[in-house]
Amino acid sequence: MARPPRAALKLPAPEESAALPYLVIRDYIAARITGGEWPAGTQLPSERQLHEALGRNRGTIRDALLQLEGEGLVYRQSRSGWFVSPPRVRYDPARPDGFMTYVAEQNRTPQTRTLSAETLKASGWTAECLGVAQGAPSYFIRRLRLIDQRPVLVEQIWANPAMFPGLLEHSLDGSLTQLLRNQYGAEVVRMEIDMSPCLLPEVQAEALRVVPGTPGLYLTRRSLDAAGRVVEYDQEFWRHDAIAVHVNVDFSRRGLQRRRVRR
Amino acid sequence: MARPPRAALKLPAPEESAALPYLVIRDYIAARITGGEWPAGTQLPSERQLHEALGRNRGTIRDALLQLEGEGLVYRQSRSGWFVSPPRVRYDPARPDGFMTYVAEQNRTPQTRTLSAETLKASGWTAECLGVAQGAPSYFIRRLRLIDQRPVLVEQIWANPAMFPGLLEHSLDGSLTQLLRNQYGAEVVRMEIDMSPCLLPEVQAEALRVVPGTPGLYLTRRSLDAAGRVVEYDQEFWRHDAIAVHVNVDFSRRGLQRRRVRR
DNA sequence: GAGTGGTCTAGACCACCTT
DNA sequence: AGGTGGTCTAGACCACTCA
Repeated sequence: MARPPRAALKLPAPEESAALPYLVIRDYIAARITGGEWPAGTQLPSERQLHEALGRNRGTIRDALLQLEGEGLVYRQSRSGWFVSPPRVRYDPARPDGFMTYVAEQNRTPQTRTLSAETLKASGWTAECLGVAQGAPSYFIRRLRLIDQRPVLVEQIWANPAMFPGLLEHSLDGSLTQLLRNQYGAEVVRMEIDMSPCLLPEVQAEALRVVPGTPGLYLTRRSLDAAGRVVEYDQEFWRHDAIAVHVNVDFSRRGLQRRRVRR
Repeated sequence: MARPPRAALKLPAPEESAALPYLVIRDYIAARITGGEWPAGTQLPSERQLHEALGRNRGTIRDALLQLEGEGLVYRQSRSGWFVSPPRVRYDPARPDGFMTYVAEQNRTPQTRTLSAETLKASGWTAECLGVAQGAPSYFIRRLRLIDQRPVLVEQIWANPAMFPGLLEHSLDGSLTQLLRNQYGAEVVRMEIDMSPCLLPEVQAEALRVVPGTPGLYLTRRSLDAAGRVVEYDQEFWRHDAIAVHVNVDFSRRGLQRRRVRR
Protein backbone atom coordinates (compact mmCIF):
# COMPACT_ATOMS: atom_id res chain seq x y z
CA MET A 1 0.00 0.00 0.00
CA ALA A 2 1.90 3.02 -1.23
CA ARG A 3 1.27 5.64 1.36
CA PRO A 4 -0.59 8.72 0.14
CA PRO A 5 0.72 11.97 1.60
CA ARG A 6 -0.58 13.30 4.85
CA ALA A 7 -3.93 14.96 4.45
CA ALA A 8 -4.01 18.72 4.36
CA LEU A 9 -6.18 20.46 6.89
CA LYS A 10 -8.75 22.74 5.40
CA LEU A 11 -10.71 24.94 7.65
CA PRO A 12 -13.44 26.12 8.16
CA ALA A 13 -13.96 24.27 11.37
CA PRO A 14 -17.03 22.04 11.54
CA GLU A 15 -20.48 23.55 11.79
CA GLU A 16 -23.34 21.99 13.70
CA SER A 17 -21.92 22.67 17.13
CA ALA A 18 -25.17 21.51 18.58
CA ALA A 19 -23.72 18.12 19.32
CA LEU A 20 -20.93 16.87 21.53
CA PRO A 21 -17.58 18.31 20.43
CA TYR A 22 -15.90 14.97 20.02
CA LEU A 23 -18.72 13.80 17.78
CA VAL A 24 -18.56 16.98 15.76
CA ILE A 25 -14.91 16.28 15.14
CA ARG A 26 -15.68 12.67 14.37
CA ASP A 27 -18.18 13.81 11.74
CA TYR A 28 -15.72 16.32 10.35
CA ILE A 29 -13.12 13.63 9.75
CA ALA A 30 -15.61 10.98 8.69
CA ALA A 31 -17.02 13.33 6.05
CA ARG A 32 -13.57 13.79 4.53
CA ILE A 33 -13.06 10.05 4.39
CA THR A 34 -16.39 8.99 2.97
CA GLY A 35 -16.33 11.99 0.66
CA GLY A 36 -13.17 10.63 -0.92
CA GLU A 37 -11.07 13.64 0.01
CA TRP A 38 -8.88 11.45 2.21
CA PRO A 39 -8.56 8.07 0.44
CA ALA A 40 -7.56 4.82 2.10
CA GLY A 41 -4.04 4.87 3.46
CA THR A 42 -3.90 8.65 3.86
CA GLN A 43 -2.21 9.78 7.01
CA LEU A 44 -4.40 12.12 9.02
CA PRO A 45 -3.14 15.42 10.36
CA SER A 46 -1.48 14.85 13.69
CA GLU A 47 -3.46 15.08 16.90
CA ARG A 48 -1.73 18.33 17.72
CA GLN A 49 -2.46 19.81 14.32
CA LEU A 50 -6.11 18.89 14.67
CA HIS A 51 -6.05 20.28 18.15
CA GLU A 52 -4.87 23.66 16.93
CA ALA A 53 -6.92 23.76 13.78
CA LEU A 54 -10.18 22.70 15.36
CA GLY A 55 -9.79 24.57 18.60
CA ARG A 56 -10.42 21.60 20.82
CA ASN A 57 -8.34 19.95 23.48
CA ARG A 58 -6.11 17.14 22.34
CA GLY A 59 -8.01 14.75 24.56
CA THR A 60 -11.21 15.57 22.73
CA ILE A 61 -9.51 15.08 19.37
CA ARG A 62 -8.30 11.74 20.67
CA ASP A 63 -11.81 10.69 21.71
CA ALA A 64 -12.98 11.40 18.18
CA LEU A 65 -10.15 9.36 16.67
CA LEU A 66 -10.73 6.44 19.03
CA GLN A 67 -14.39 6.53 18.08
CA LEU A 68 -13.46 6.40 14.40
CA GLU A 69 -11.04 3.58 15.08
CA GLY A 70 -13.83 1.60 16.70
CA GLU A 71 -15.98 2.19 13.67
CA GLY A 72 -13.20 0.91 11.47
CA LEU A 73 -12.76 4.16 9.54
CA VAL A 74 -9.25 4.91 10.73
CA TYR A 75 -6.43 2.94 12.29
CA ARG A 76 -3.14 3.76 13.88
CA GLN A 77 0.34 2.50 13.44
CA SER A 78 1.64 2.75 16.98
CA ARG A 79 3.30 6.11 17.51
CA SER A 80 3.63 6.84 13.86
CA GLY A 81 0.22 8.27 13.11
CA TRP A 82 -3.42 7.79 12.22
CA PHE A 83 -4.40 6.49 8.79
CA VAL A 84 -7.55 5.99 6.77
CA SER A 85 -8.58 2.32 6.80
CA PRO A 86 -8.81 0.36 3.56
CA PRO A 87 -12.00 -1.66 3.00
CA ARG A 88 -12.47 -4.88 4.94
CA VAL A 89 -11.64 -8.16 3.31
CA ARG A 90 -14.40 -10.75 3.26
CA TYR A 91 -13.67 -14.05 4.91
CA ASP A 92 -15.89 -17.05 4.38
CA PRO A 93 -15.00 -19.84 6.79
CA ALA A 94 -17.22 -22.19 4.86
CA ARG A 95 -14.79 -22.22 1.98
CA PRO A 96 -11.75 -24.43 2.10
CA ASP A 97 -9.48 -21.82 0.50
CA GLY A 98 -6.86 -20.17 2.63
CA PHE A 99 -5.96 -16.55 3.22
CA MET A 100 -3.70 -16.26 0.18
CA THR A 101 -6.52 -17.34 -2.09
CA TYR A 102 -9.47 -15.39 -0.85
CA VAL A 103 -7.54 -12.18 -0.41
CA ALA A 104 -6.20 -12.37 -3.95
CA GLU A 105 -9.71 -13.06 -5.24
CA GLN A 106 -10.76 -9.74 -3.82
CA ASN A 107 -8.05 -7.96 -5.78
CA ARG A 108 -5.91 -7.30 -2.78
CA THR A 109 -2.34 -8.41 -2.28
CA PRO A 110 -1.87 -11.07 0.40
CA GLN A 111 1.49 -11.66 2.00
CA THR A 112 2.74 -14.00 4.69
CA ARG A 113 5.74 -13.62 6.94
CA THR A 114 6.80 -16.43 9.24
CA LEU A 115 7.69 -15.07 12.65
CA SER A 116 8.80 -18.33 14.19
CA ALA A 117 8.55 -22.05 13.61
CA GLU A 118 9.59 -24.64 16.14
CA THR A 119 8.81 -27.97 17.66
CA LEU A 120 7.80 -27.98 21.29
CA LYS A 121 6.00 -30.16 23.77
CA ALA A 122 2.25 -29.78 23.76
CA SER A 123 1.00 -28.62 27.11
CA GLY A 124 -2.41 -29.47 28.52
CA TRP A 125 -4.76 -27.25 26.63
CA THR A 126 -2.84 -27.28 23.36
CA ALA A 127 -2.61 -31.03 23.52
CA GLU A 128 -6.36 -31.28 23.88
CA CYS A 129 -7.04 -29.01 20.92
CA LEU A 130 -4.56 -30.93 18.81
CA GLY A 131 -5.81 -34.30 19.95
CA VAL A 132 -2.40 -35.54 21.08
CA ALA A 133 -1.06 -36.66 24.44
CA GLN A 134 0.31 -34.12 26.87
CA GLY A 135 4.01 -33.66 26.38
CA ALA A 136 3.87 -35.03 22.85
CA PRO A 137 5.79 -32.95 20.31
CA SER A 138 3.91 -30.27 18.45
CA TYR A 139 4.79 -27.83 15.73
CA PHE A 140 4.25 -24.26 16.73
CA ILE A 141 4.26 -21.70 13.95
CA ARG A 142 3.66 -18.00 14.23
CA ARG A 143 2.95 -16.00 11.12
CA LEU A 144 2.11 -12.45 10.24
CA ARG A 145 -0.29 -11.87 7.37
CA LEU A 146 -0.53 -8.67 5.42
CA ILE A 147 -2.95 -7.22 2.93
CA ASP A 148 -1.54 -4.60 0.60
CA GLN A 149 1.53 -4.33 2.83
CA ARG A 150 -0.54 -3.68 5.93
CA PRO A 151 -0.29 -6.19 8.77
CA VAL A 152 -3.81 -7.43 9.44
CA LEU A 153 -3.47 -10.59 11.50
CA VAL A 154 -1.14 -12.72 13.53
CA GLU A 155 -1.75 -16.42 13.57
CA GLN A 156 -0.47 -19.20 15.75
CA ILE A 157 -0.63 -22.71 14.41
CA TRP A 158 -0.23 -26.00 16.16
CA ALA A 159 0.14 -29.19 14.15
CA ASN A 160 1.07 -32.77 14.78
CA PRO A 161 4.62 -33.68 13.64
CA ALA A 162 3.61 -37.32 13.45
CA MET A 163 1.27 -36.40 10.60
CA PHE A 164 3.61 -33.98 8.84
CA PRO A 165 7.22 -35.05 9.25
CA GLY A 166 9.70 -32.44 8.09
CA LEU A 167 7.08 -29.74 7.75
CA LEU A 168 9.29 -27.00 9.10
CA GLU A 169 11.81 -27.58 6.33
CA HIS A 170 9.36 -26.22 3.79
CA SER A 171 8.75 -22.53 3.26
CA LEU A 172 5.86 -21.47 5.43
CA ASP A 173 5.48 -18.10 3.77
CA GLY A 174 2.72 -19.27 1.50
CA SER A 175 -0.46 -21.22 1.83
CA LEU A 176 -0.20 -23.81 4.58
CA THR A 177 -3.48 -25.29 3.43
CA GLN A 178 -1.98 -26.11 0.06
CA LEU A 179 1.30 -27.29 1.52
CA LEU A 180 -0.43 -29.81 3.75
CA ARG A 181 -2.62 -31.01 0.92
CA ASN A 182 -0.02 -31.20 -1.82
CA GLN A 183 2.92 -32.48 0.19
CA TYR A 184 1.17 -34.66 2.71
CA GLY A 185 -2.20 -35.41 1.18
CA ALA A 186 -4.05 -33.93 4.15
CA GLU A 187 -7.64 -33.29 3.23
CA VAL A 188 -9.63 -31.12 5.58
CA VAL A 189 -13.17 -32.33 5.82
CA ARG A 190 -14.49 -30.44 8.79
CA MET A 191 -13.65 -27.23 10.62
CA GLU A 192 -14.68 -25.91 13.99
CA ILE A 193 -14.48 -22.16 14.10
CA ASP A 194 -14.94 -19.83 17.03
CA MET A 195 -14.77 -16.10 17.01
CA SER A 196 -15.35 -13.22 19.31
CA PRO A 197 -14.40 -9.57 19.46
CA CYS A 198 -11.40 -8.89 21.70
CA LEU A 199 -8.65 -6.45 22.44
CA LEU A 200 -5.32 -7.41 20.98
CA PRO A 201 -3.00 -8.87 23.60
CA GLU A 202 0.49 -7.54 23.96
CA VAL A 203 2.43 -10.08 21.93
CA GLN A 204 0.09 -9.98 18.96
CA ALA A 205 -0.28 -6.23 19.12
CA GLU A 206 3.45 -5.84 18.87
CA ALA A 207 3.67 -7.97 15.77
CA LEU A 208 0.86 -5.97 14.19
CA ARG A 209 2.63 -2.77 15.17
CA VAL A 210 -0.33 -1.51 17.11
CA VAL A 211 -0.67 -0.56 20.71
CA PRO A 212 -2.04 -3.31 22.98
CA GLY A 213 -5.69 -2.57 23.54
CA THR A 214 -6.52 -1.97 19.93
CA PRO A 215 -9.81 -3.68 19.13
CA GLY A 216 -9.48 -6.99 17.36
CA LEU A 217 -11.25 -10.17 16.36
CA TYR A 218 -10.16 -13.44 17.86
CA LEU A 219 -10.71 -16.37 15.55
CA THR A 220 -9.93 -19.99 16.24
CA ARG A 221 -10.03 -22.88 13.81
CA ARG A 222 -9.72 -26.63 14.27
CA SER A 223 -9.35 -28.47 10.99
CA LEU A 224 -10.13 -32.18 10.89
CA ASP A 225 -9.61 -34.80 8.22
CA ALA A 226 -11.94 -37.64 7.29
CA ALA A 227 -10.49 -39.84 10.04
CA GLY A 228 -11.27 -37.21 12.63
CA ARG A 229 -7.63 -36.32 13.17
CA VAL A 230 -6.75 -32.70 13.82
CA VAL A 231 -4.86 -31.43 10.81
CA GLU A 232 -4.10 -28.11 12.45
CA TYR A 233 -5.22 -25.91 15.26
CA ASP A 234 -5.07 -22.27 14.45
CA GLN A 235 -5.54 -19.05 16.39
CA GLU A 236 -5.89 -15.79 14.52
CA PHE A 237 -5.79 -12.29 15.94
CA TRP A 238 -7.20 -9.83 13.43
CA ARG A 239 -7.24 -6.09 13.38
CA HIS A 240 -10.95 -5.67 13.79
CA ASP A 241 -11.33 -3.30 10.89
CA ALA A 242 -9.67 -5.62 8.41
CA ILE A 243 -12.25 -8.38 8.29
CA ALA A 244 -15.89 -9.04 7.64
CA VAL A 245 -16.96 -12.61 8.18
CA HIS A 246 -19.46 -14.05 5.76
CA VAL A 247 -21.06 -17.42 6.31
CA ASN A 248 -23.35 -19.26 4.00
CA VAL A 249 -25.35 -21.96 5.68
CA ASP A 250 -27.30 -24.60 3.90
CA PHE A 251 -29.88 -26.60 5.82
CA SER A 252 -31.26 -28.48 2.88
CA ARG A 253 -28.35 -30.82 2.33
CA ARG A 254 -28.22 -32.15 5.82
CA GLY A 255 -30.39 -34.47 7.78
CA LEU A 256 -31.34 -34.06 11.39
CA GLN A 257 -28.04 -35.30 12.75
CA ARG A 258 -26.28 -33.24 15.37
CA ARG A 259 -22.57 -32.77 15.41
CA ARG A 260 -20.73 -35.47 17.25
CA VAL A 261 -18.10 -34.35 19.67
CA ARG A 262 -14.92 -36.20 18.90
CA ARG A 263 -11.88 -35.76 21.03
CA MET B 1 -30.02 -11.41 36.83
CA ALA B 2 -30.48 -10.50 40.44
CA ARG B 3 -27.90 -7.85 41.07
CA PRO B 4 -25.26 -8.72 43.65
CA PRO B 5 -24.33 -5.84 45.94
CA ARG B 6 -21.65 -3.40 44.99
CA ALA B 7 -18.21 -4.80 45.55
CA ALA B 8 -16.33 -3.70 48.63
CA LEU B 9 -12.97 -2.12 48.11
CA LYS B 10 -10.19 -3.83 49.93
CA LEU B 11 -6.84 -2.26 50.04
CA PRO B 12 -3.89 -2.83 49.90
CA ALA B 13 -3.37 -1.04 46.65
CA PRO B 14 -1.89 -3.13 43.84
CA GLU B 15 1.74 -4.12 43.91
CA GLU B 16 3.91 -4.51 40.86
CA SER B 17 4.11 -0.82 40.07
CA ALA B 18 6.66 -1.62 37.42
CA ALA B 19 4.05 -1.42 34.71
CA LEU B 20 1.80 1.33 33.39
CA PRO B 21 -0.55 2.53 36.11
CA TYR B 22 -3.70 1.92 34.11
CA LEU B 23 -2.61 -1.65 33.46
CA VAL B 24 -1.79 -2.18 37.11
CA ILE B 25 -5.33 -1.11 37.94
CA ARG B 26 -6.67 -3.30 35.18
CA ASP B 27 -4.86 -6.27 36.70
CA TYR B 28 -6.07 -5.39 40.15
CA ILE B 29 -9.69 -5.46 39.05
CA ALA B 30 -9.27 -8.42 36.72
CA ALA B 31 -7.75 -10.47 39.53
CA ARG B 32 -10.81 -9.86 41.70
CA ILE B 33 -13.10 -10.95 38.91
CA THR B 34 -11.30 -14.07 37.77
CA GLY B 35 -10.58 -14.93 41.39
CA GLY B 36 -14.30 -15.10 42.05
CA GLU B 37 -14.28 -12.33 44.62
CA TRP B 38 -16.49 -10.20 42.39
CA PRO B 39 -18.94 -12.58 40.65
CA ALA B 40 -20.84 -11.81 37.45
CA GLY B 41 -23.28 -8.98 37.85
CA THR B 42 -21.47 -7.34 40.75
CA GLN B 43 -21.35 -3.60 40.56
CA LEU B 44 -17.82 -2.28 40.79
CA PRO B 45 -16.85 0.51 43.16
CA SER B 46 -17.50 3.83 41.48
CA GLU B 47 -14.81 5.53 39.46
CA ARG B 48 -14.40 8.12 42.17
CA GLN B 49 -14.10 5.49 44.88
CA LEU B 50 -11.44 3.68 42.90
CA HIS B 51 -9.76 6.99 42.27
CA GLU B 52 -9.46 7.69 45.98
CA ALA B 53 -8.68 4.15 47.04
CA LEU B 54 -6.04 3.51 44.43
CA GLY B 55 -4.47 6.92 44.42
CA ARG B 56 -4.74 7.43 40.68
CA ASN B 57 -6.46 10.03 38.63
CA ARG B 58 -9.98 9.29 37.61
CA GLY B 59 -8.94 9.37 33.96
CA THR B 60 -6.46 6.59 34.61
CA ILE B 61 -9.10 4.55 36.41
CA ARG B 62 -11.31 5.08 33.42
CA ASP B 63 -8.64 3.86 31.01
CA ALA B 64 -8.39 0.66 33.01
CA LEU B 65 -12.15 0.18 32.96
CA LEU B 66 -12.38 0.83 29.24
CA GLN B 67 -9.63 -1.70 28.71
CA LEU B 68 -11.55 -4.27 30.74
CA GLU B 69 -14.69 -3.45 28.82
CA GLY B 70 -12.88 -4.16 25.59
CA GLU B 71 -11.74 -7.47 26.96
CA GLY B 72 -15.31 -8.30 27.87
CA LEU B 73 -14.66 -8.58 31.60
CA VAL B 74 -16.82 -5.64 32.65
CA TYR B 75 -19.63 -3.65 31.10
CA ARG B 76 -21.44 -0.48 31.93
CA GLN B 77 -25.04 0.47 32.16
CA SER B 78 -24.91 4.04 30.94
CA ARG B 79 -24.52 6.41 33.84
CA SER B 80 -25.49 3.88 36.42
CA GLY B 81 -22.24 2.03 36.96
CA TRP B 82 -19.75 -0.64 35.95
CA PHE B 83 -20.61 -4.31 36.35
CA VAL B 84 -18.88 -7.66 36.03
CA SER B 85 -19.82 -9.32 32.75
CA PRO B 86 -21.57 -12.69 32.73
CA PRO B 87 -20.10 -15.37 30.43
CA ARG B 88 -20.71 -15.09 26.70
CA VAL B 89 -23.49 -17.07 25.13
CA ARG B 90 -22.48 -19.32 22.25
CA TYR B 91 -24.20 -18.72 18.96
CA ASP B 92 -24.00 -21.20 16.14
CA PRO B 93 -25.36 -19.74 12.93
CA ALA B 94 -25.28 -23.16 11.34
CA ARG B 95 -28.14 -24.29 13.51
CA PRO B 96 -31.67 -23.43 12.57
CA ASP B 97 -32.74 -22.73 16.17
CA GLY B 98 -33.48 -19.21 17.18
CA PHE B 99 -32.27 -17.11 20.07
CA MET B 100 -34.89 -18.35 22.53
CA THR B 101 -33.77 -21.93 21.96
CA TYR B 102 -30.01 -21.73 22.05
CA VAL B 103 -29.90 -19.38 25.00
CA ALA B 104 -32.18 -21.66 27.02
CA GLU B 105 -30.02 -24.65 26.08
CA GLN B 106 -27.11 -22.94 27.74
CA ASN B 107 -29.04 -22.62 30.98
CA ARG B 108 -29.57 -18.92 30.63
CA THR B 109 -32.88 -17.12 30.55
CA PRO B 110 -33.77 -15.59 27.19
CA GLN B 111 -36.33 -12.86 26.87
CA THR B 112 -37.70 -10.82 24.01
CA ARG B 113 -39.31 -7.40 24.05
CA THR B 114 -40.85 -5.94 20.94
CA LEU B 115 -39.90 -2.30 20.57
CA SER B 116 -41.94 -1.56 17.48
CA ALA B 117 -43.73 -3.36 14.69
CA GLU B 118 -45.08 -1.64 11.64
CA THR B 119 -45.61 -1.87 7.93
CA LEU B 120 -43.70 0.56 5.77
CA LYS B 121 -42.55 0.96 2.20
CA ALA B 122 -39.31 -0.76 1.41
CA SER B 123 -36.70 1.70 0.27
CA GLY B 124 -33.89 0.88 -2.14
CA TRP B 125 -31.48 -1.09 -0.10
CA THR B 126 -34.04 -2.78 2.12
CA ALA B 127 -36.02 -3.76 -0.93
CA GLU B 128 -32.96 -5.38 -2.42
CA CYS B 129 -32.20 -7.40 0.70
CA LEU B 130 -35.79 -8.50 0.96
CA GLY B 131 -36.08 -9.27 -2.71
CA VAL B 132 -39.14 -7.08 -3.27
CA ALA B 133 -39.78 -4.07 -5.48
CA GLN B 134 -38.91 -0.61 -4.25
CA GLY B 135 -41.85 0.97 -2.52
CA ALA B 136 -43.47 -2.40 -1.89
CA PRO B 137 -44.79 -2.84 1.65
CA SER B 138 -42.50 -4.40 4.20
CA TYR B 139 -42.83 -5.36 7.80
CA PHE B 140 -40.35 -3.67 10.05
CA ILE B 141 -39.95 -5.09 13.53
CA ARG B 142 -37.55 -3.94 16.20
CA ARG B 143 -36.93 -6.17 19.18
CA LEU B 144 -34.78 -6.14 22.24
CA ARG B 145 -33.38 -9.44 23.46
CA LEU B 146 -32.20 -10.10 26.95
CA ILE B 147 -30.25 -12.82 28.68
CA ASP B 148 -30.82 -13.16 32.41
CA GLN B 149 -32.52 -9.76 32.39
CA ARG B 150 -29.60 -8.05 30.74
CA PRO B 151 -30.18 -6.46 27.33
CA VAL B 152 -27.72 -8.05 24.94
CA LEU B 153 -28.90 -7.26 21.45
CA VAL B 154 -31.26 -5.16 19.38
CA GLU B 155 -32.54 -6.62 16.19
CA GLN B 156 -34.31 -5.16 13.22
CA ILE B 157 -36.30 -7.45 11.01
CA TRP B 158 -37.70 -6.91 7.58
CA ALA B 159 -40.17 -9.38 6.14
CA ASN B 160 -42.49 -9.57 3.20
CA PRO B 161 -46.18 -9.04 4.09
CA ALA B 162 -47.18 -10.88 0.93
CA MET B 163 -45.69 -14.04 2.43
CA PHE B 164 -46.95 -13.52 5.97
CA PRO B 165 -50.31 -11.76 5.98
CA GLY B 166 -51.40 -10.63 9.41
CA LEU B 167 -48.04 -11.32 10.99
CA LEU B 168 -48.11 -8.24 13.18
CA GLU B 169 -51.29 -9.43 14.88
CA HIS B 170 -49.38 -12.23 16.54
CA SER B 171 -47.24 -11.78 19.61
CA LEU B 172 -43.71 -11.10 18.51
CA ASP B 173 -42.24 -11.54 21.96
CA GLY B 174 -41.23 -15.11 21.33
CA SER B 175 -39.48 -17.03 18.63
CA LEU B 176 -40.14 -15.53 15.22
CA THR B 177 -38.53 -18.57 13.62
CA GLN B 178 -41.17 -20.82 15.11
CA LEU B 179 -43.98 -18.39 14.40
CA LEU B 180 -43.14 -18.26 10.72
CA ARG B 181 -42.79 -22.00 10.53
CA ASN B 182 -45.81 -23.02 12.54
CA GLN B 183 -48.26 -20.36 11.37
CA TYR B 184 -47.13 -19.89 7.79
CA GLY B 185 -45.21 -23.04 6.95
CA ALA B 186 -42.09 -21.06 6.11
CA GLU B 187 -39.11 -23.38 6.02
CA VAL B 188 -35.71 -21.74 6.00
CA VAL B 189 -33.31 -23.69 3.86
CA ARG B 190 -30.42 -21.33 3.50
CA MET B 191 -28.98 -18.40 5.41
CA GLU B 192 -26.48 -15.74 4.47
CA ILE B 193 -24.77 -14.35 7.50
CA ASP B 194 -22.38 -11.44 7.77
CA MET B 195 -20.71 -10.17 10.85
CA SER B 196 -18.12 -7.63 11.82
CA PRO B 197 -17.08 -5.85 14.97
CA CYS B 198 -18.53 -2.37 15.27
CA LEU B 199 -19.37 0.38 17.68
CA LEU B 200 -23.01 0.52 18.65
CA PRO B 201 -24.85 3.29 16.83
CA GLU B 202 -26.94 5.76 18.74
CA VAL B 203 -30.38 4.22 18.30
CA GLN B 204 -29.32 0.72 19.21
CA ALA B 205 -27.12 1.89 22.04
CA GLU B 206 -30.06 3.65 23.58
CA ALA B 207 -32.21 0.55 23.52
CA LEU B 208 -29.39 -1.44 25.11
CA ARG B 209 -28.98 1.29 27.72
CA VAL B 210 -25.36 1.79 26.85
CA VAL B 211 -23.54 4.84 25.67
CA PRO B 212 -23.09 5.08 21.91
CA GLY B 213 -19.57 4.01 21.13
CA THR B 214 -19.68 0.87 23.21
CA PRO B 215 -18.06 -1.94 21.24
CA GLY B 216 -20.48 -4.30 19.57
CA LEU B 217 -20.88 -7.01 17.00
CA TYR B 218 -22.94 -6.32 13.93
CA LEU B 219 -24.61 -9.43 12.56
CA THR B 220 -26.79 -9.69 9.53
CA ARG B 221 -28.87 -12.63 8.40
CA ARG B 222 -30.80 -13.31 5.23
CA SER B 223 -33.01 -16.39 5.50
CA LEU B 224 -34.20 -18.04 2.31
CA ASP B 225 -36.72 -20.79 1.69
CA ALA B 226 -36.47 -23.60 -0.83
CA ALA B 227 -37.91 -21.38 -3.54
CA GLY B 228 -35.18 -18.81 -2.98
CA ARG B 229 -37.58 -16.31 -1.46
CA VAL B 230 -36.34 -14.18 1.41
CA VAL B 231 -38.18 -15.27 4.52
CA GLU B 232 -36.69 -12.50 6.61
CA TYR B 233 -33.84 -10.07 6.63
CA ASP B 234 -32.44 -9.47 10.03
CA GLN B 235 -29.89 -7.08 11.52
CA GLU B 236 -28.57 -7.70 14.99
CA PHE B 237 -26.51 -5.36 17.14
CA TRP B 238 -24.89 -7.27 19.97
CA ARG B 239 -23.04 -6.13 23.00
CA HIS B 240 -19.68 -7.46 22.01
CA ASP B 241 -19.09 -9.22 25.31
CA ALA B 242 -22.33 -11.17 25.18
CA ILE B 243 -21.60 -13.43 22.24
CA ALA B 244 -19.12 -15.96 20.96
CA VAL B 245 -19.82 -17.23 17.49
CA HIS B 246 -19.20 -20.87 16.82
CA VAL B 247 -19.38 -22.31 13.33
CA ASN B 248 -19.11 -25.90 12.34
CA VAL B 249 -18.29 -26.38 8.70
CA ASP B 250 -18.51 -29.65 6.87
CA PHE B 251 -16.80 -29.99 3.50
CA SER B 252 -17.49 -33.65 3.05
CA ARG B 253 -21.18 -33.44 2.36
CA ARG B 254 -20.93 -30.97 -0.44
CA GLY B 255 -19.69 -31.23 -3.99
CA LEU B 256 -17.65 -28.65 -5.78
CA GLN B 257 -20.60 -26.39 -6.47
CA ARG B 258 -20.26 -22.76 -5.61
CA ARG B 259 -23.07 -20.78 -4.11
CA ARG B 260 -25.37 -19.32 -6.67
CA VAL B 261 -26.31 -15.72 -6.22
CA ARG B 262 -30.06 -15.47 -6.34
CA ARG B 263 -31.77 -12.15 -6.13
C1' DG C 1 16.49 15.26 16.85
C1' DA C 2 12.04 16.48 15.74
C1' DG C 3 7.62 14.74 15.63
C1' DT C 4 4.34 11.25 16.81
C1' DG C 5 1.15 9.02 19.75
C1' DG C 6 0.65 7.02 24.74
C1' DT C 7 -0.13 8.16 29.24
C1' DC C 8 -1.02 10.87 33.25
C1' DT C 9 -2.64 14.81 36.38
C1' DA C 10 -6.05 17.83 38.62
C1' DG C 11 -9.31 19.96 38.10
C1' DA C 12 -14.51 21.15 36.03
C1' DC C 13 -19.48 20.91 34.52
C1' DC C 14 -23.28 18.29 32.80
C1' DA C 15 -27.06 14.76 31.90
C1' DC C 16 -28.91 11.17 33.61
C1' DC C 17 -30.12 7.35 36.96
C1' DT C 18 -31.40 6.01 41.42
C1' DT C 19 -33.63 6.57 45.61
C1' DA D 1 -31.17 15.27 45.80
C1' DG D 2 -27.25 12.90 45.56
C1' DG D 3 -24.44 9.79 43.05
C1' DT D 4 -23.08 7.96 38.66
C1' DG D 5 -20.67 8.05 34.45
C1' DG D 6 -19.77 11.21 30.16
C1' DT D 7 -17.22 14.81 28.57
C1' DC D 8 -13.99 18.54 28.46
C1' DT D 9 -9.82 21.57 29.58
C1' DA D 10 -4.89 22.72 29.86
C1' DG D 11 -1.33 21.38 30.88
C1' DA D 12 2.93 17.60 31.39
C1' DC D 13 6.41 13.89 30.43
C1' DC D 14 7.71 9.77 28.08
C1' DA D 15 8.88 6.10 24.47
C1' DC D 16 9.06 5.41 20.28
C1' DT D 17 9.40 6.26 14.98
C1' DC D 18 11.15 8.41 11.17
C1' DA D 19 14.05 11.02 8.42
